[in-house]
This record gives sequence, C-alpha cells and structure tokens, in this order.
Amino acid sequence: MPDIHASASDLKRSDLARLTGCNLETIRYYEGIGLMPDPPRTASGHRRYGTAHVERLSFVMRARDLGFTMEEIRGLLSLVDRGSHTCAEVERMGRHHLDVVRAKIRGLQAIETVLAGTIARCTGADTPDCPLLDVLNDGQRKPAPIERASE
Amino acid sequence: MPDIHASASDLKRSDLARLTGCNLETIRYYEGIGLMPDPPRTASGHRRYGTAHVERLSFVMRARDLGFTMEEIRGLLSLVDRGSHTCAEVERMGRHHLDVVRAKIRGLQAIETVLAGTIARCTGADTPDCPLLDVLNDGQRKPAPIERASE
DNA sequence: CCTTGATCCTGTAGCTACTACAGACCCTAC
DNA sequence: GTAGGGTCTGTAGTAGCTACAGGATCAAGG
Repeated sequence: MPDIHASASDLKRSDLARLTGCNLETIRYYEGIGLMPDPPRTASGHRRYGTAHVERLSFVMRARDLGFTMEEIRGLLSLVDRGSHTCAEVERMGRHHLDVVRAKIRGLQAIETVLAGTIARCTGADTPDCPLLDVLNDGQRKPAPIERASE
Repeated sequence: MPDIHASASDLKRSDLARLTGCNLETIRYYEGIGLMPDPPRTASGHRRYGTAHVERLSFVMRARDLGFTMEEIRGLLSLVDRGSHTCAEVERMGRHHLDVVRAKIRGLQAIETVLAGTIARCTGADTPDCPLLDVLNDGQRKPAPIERASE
C-alpha cells in the first residue's frame, strides 16, 4: 500500500514522476543540469521532494510543452528565482519564442506545400517513373546507379 | 589555382562539398553511416569523387531539405538502388512523411495558439504579474481565452 | 528475523543528425 | 626544401532526454 503521507511532501522520485507526468530519469537529468535544485536526502541517500519541487517541475514541464528550449526555460526560471522579474521581461522572452515557433511552422508549411503538390501528381502505379523522385533528383533524370565500393 | 578538371570528375571532398553545399565533415559522416558509397581513393588514401557522387549527395540533400529523416532517406535510396522501385512505393513513403510533417505543423500551431493568446494579454508593464507566468505556473487556472485547435 | 522483490542509487551509453577539433600525414607552389 | 594549405583518422561535443548495469536499500510476507 502506498505511503499515505506521500501526497503532501516527503515524496520519492517515483512520486514526483507520477505527480508531474515527468519521466523518472528525466528528473535526475534536470537535477544534473541545474534546472531542478538538489533535493534533500534521507540518511541512506534517497531523494525526498516537497510541494515546491512538484511546482517547479510542473513549470518546467509546461514550458517544455510549449516548446521552450532548456536554455529558455533556464532563463525563465532565473528571472522568477531572482524575485524581481517583470511582465515586460517575460513577455519579451515569450515573443522571441513565438517568433521561433512561427518560423518553424513556416518552414514546415513550405515543405508540406512541395510534398503535397508533388505527391498529388503521383500515379501510384507500378512504374518506376515518380514525380517525387523527380523532385529529389531535381528535375534531372533518374539517378545513375553508383557501383558501391564496399559495405 | 583550383584544378580545372575537378568539375567533371576526380573531385576532392572539398569539391563535393562546394558543389552540393554540403558540409565537408557531413560527407564523411554520410559515408560512415552508409548513405554515401565508399569512394575510390588515391594511392595516399585521399577520397576521389565523380558526378555520380554529386548526384547522390544532391539527392540526399534535397530529401533532407524536405525533412526526411536519415532512415527515410536510406529507405528511398535503397528503393532506387534496388533498381525495381515503383511510384506506388515511393508515394507511400512520401505520404507517410507528409503525415508526419502535418502532425508537426498541428503541434506547433497548438503551441502558437496558446502562446500568442497568452502573450496578447501581457501588459508589458514593470510588474511581476504576467499571464505567461500564470500559464506556466498553473496551466489550469488561467488558460488562454482562445479555442484550441484540436490535437 | 529473514527473504524476496520492488525501488532507489550512481555512472555511463545510446538516440538523431550532424559539427568540430586534434594531431598526423600529404600535396603543391615558390 | 620548406611553408601553407588540404586531407586523413578518431573522437568529442551539441540538445534533450532515455535506458540500462550493477549495487544498495526499503517494505512486506512468512
């Protein structure tokens, strides 16, 4: 039967993982790179977490879900940890990230356009001629087979 | 002065890099993972490439530009190398990749929606209160007031 | 009290797709 | 002949985890 006191504080690593949805090993990783503070330990060296750790890790997870890089999350956390952050600062970081996200979307949409347009011309027949291969070969003929030296 | 014969065949690795726009080291990497065939060597061990290598690497580069993974590119190349590929096969791989690309777009658009909607409520003031931090601290309490694109 | 099985610990290797460097060798021009 | 590049190999580093090996420890059943 699970420890009834584990829901408030005194959490094991597996409890923290379960409560946050974070992978067990990732918690240790975040600790290693300094995103999560070193937790207190039992006499035998086992990590014990409290509600502050749950909140901290949840913050990291939500930032991660929004696509922030570890470096950006580190920046957000250090702003908050500093205790004197402003909405303007946070907004600036958010806007920068939004720009990155939108650039990624545009890049993928460009790919989608080419890919969808090309595949639409595919016959789906059992012939070697293929518009997609033509695009990959850049409008040229079929690739000349290379005699492979080894492998 | 550069070798005047280097444009047709007998290319050095740096020539191949220049002609394809591929990074010098990446060529060796592609050779290592078997995407590019082991090229012939001079007596002293220097790689020499021909036009077939240029075409092959260009194919890889274009597939890469379209976001295909190395594994997918390997699949495309092995189809072509087999010499008996069909448009249907290539199309199937292309459609699968297109699905992946579209899923990525949807994921990023969901992020964009939340991020843009949240940042729009930022005051940009010198106060610690910040809608973006609210979302990161507790995704439930103050969600962005915008309909979420499903998935 | 002892055993068993689950969980915890540490360190390290693996993943993708490169990129970069160190140190040795080679090649070409002057 | 020598100076400077280019090329060779192997290895390490990047992001962001994830997974395992091999040992220590914990919690419950007998």
